[in-house]
Amino acid sequence: MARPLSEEARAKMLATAQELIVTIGIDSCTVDEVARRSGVAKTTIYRHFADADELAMTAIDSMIEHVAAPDHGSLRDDLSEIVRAFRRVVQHDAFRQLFADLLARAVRDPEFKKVYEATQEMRHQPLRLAIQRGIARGEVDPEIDLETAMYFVQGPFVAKRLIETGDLTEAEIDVFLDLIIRALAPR
Amino acid sequence: MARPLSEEARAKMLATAQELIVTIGIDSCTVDEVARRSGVAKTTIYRHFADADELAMTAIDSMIEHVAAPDHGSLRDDLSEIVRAFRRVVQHDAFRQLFADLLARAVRDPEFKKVYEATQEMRHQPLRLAIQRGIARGEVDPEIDLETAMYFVQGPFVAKRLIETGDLTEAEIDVFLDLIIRALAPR
DNA sequence: CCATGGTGCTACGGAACCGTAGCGGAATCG
DNA sequence: CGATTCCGCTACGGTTCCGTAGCACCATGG
Repeated sequence: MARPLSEEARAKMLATAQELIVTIGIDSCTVDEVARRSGVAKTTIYRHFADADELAMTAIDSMIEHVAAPDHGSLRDDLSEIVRAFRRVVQHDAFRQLFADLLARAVRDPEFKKVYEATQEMRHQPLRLAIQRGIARGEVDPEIDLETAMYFVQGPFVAKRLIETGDLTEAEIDVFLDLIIRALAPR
Repeated sequence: MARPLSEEARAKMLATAQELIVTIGIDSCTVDEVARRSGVAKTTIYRHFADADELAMTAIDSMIEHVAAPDHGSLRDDLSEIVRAFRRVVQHDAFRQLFADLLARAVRDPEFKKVYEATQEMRHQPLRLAIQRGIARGEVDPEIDLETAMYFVQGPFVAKRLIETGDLTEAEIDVFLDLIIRALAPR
């Protein structure tokens, strides 16, 4: 009841942790290194976070940006904007690395899985809305399940950029979108 | 020039390493643990492999199965068989974990990247052949690039099973294939 | 003003790995 | 048979990381 935990120190730790995570990887984001680079004492880090994992997860968590869902009145345009926003994020190798690290961790650690799913859900939300609107407008074959459409739309982009090393060009995005729209259109 | 390296010991090490990799993860596949479980001495492991990474990579490398490319005379049937073979492999959580581990490693380590790409290429080969035959038979819109088609076909399946935790049901495979065939068909 | 409690610093104990040395024993090739 | 070379064992030095202790110092609330 005398002195609150320093917000400044907390901000420094998290910023340093984030930098380490996207540059040299989540496994190399160690408490010692964060302490060394941030200038915050190791002991202080442990007053803010229970353990090393909590630090890393909090750092990742605060990196998640919530993007607004576009509404242009056309499925093609909405998807185009969503995919281009996706591209802007994942085109950086650092984010691709973070994704891979996080996926690998999430597979085994339930706590990291929650964080991973949060990042996924953030990606999914605008997409789900766009497809739902497309369905409502009759742009999507009503036979097609929403979840199915979600995977189908994401598929080519994540396959190209996350599973493979390839980068996603603007031209490619248009080609994929054409194919997707063609497949989803009512018969 | 007197006594060759024991093939038996080598087989034991690799088998143990493989088991560790798919059960508790590539990071937990340590030289000490392989030595302990296999009964092969640690020093012997270092006579067969330069370092811990070479052991792990060799173990993974020898897990890669080369599957034959089907040829049923129809793109739909060929893709169906390929995807179902894919499903049989990746439906096991152990393989999904291995994939995630390998991807994360491949992102930073060029040596692991080679191994990762080898596993990818093994997956790609039958797929590429099937699509090429589909193009030759006129089942695919000639405007569509082969590589584009590859990503497009893989997309939904890897998005569902590798990026997300979901499992791939037989029914889902058919739905995805319907959409894919519809999109790729000549106009 | 003064006690409470955060901060920084250094150091430590413990654990997990890595890769190597040194040794007796056993298998293999010439 | 005999030299060579692998094998298994134990032990070690080195590194990295975790999480905590002890201490002096300083900011804040009552």
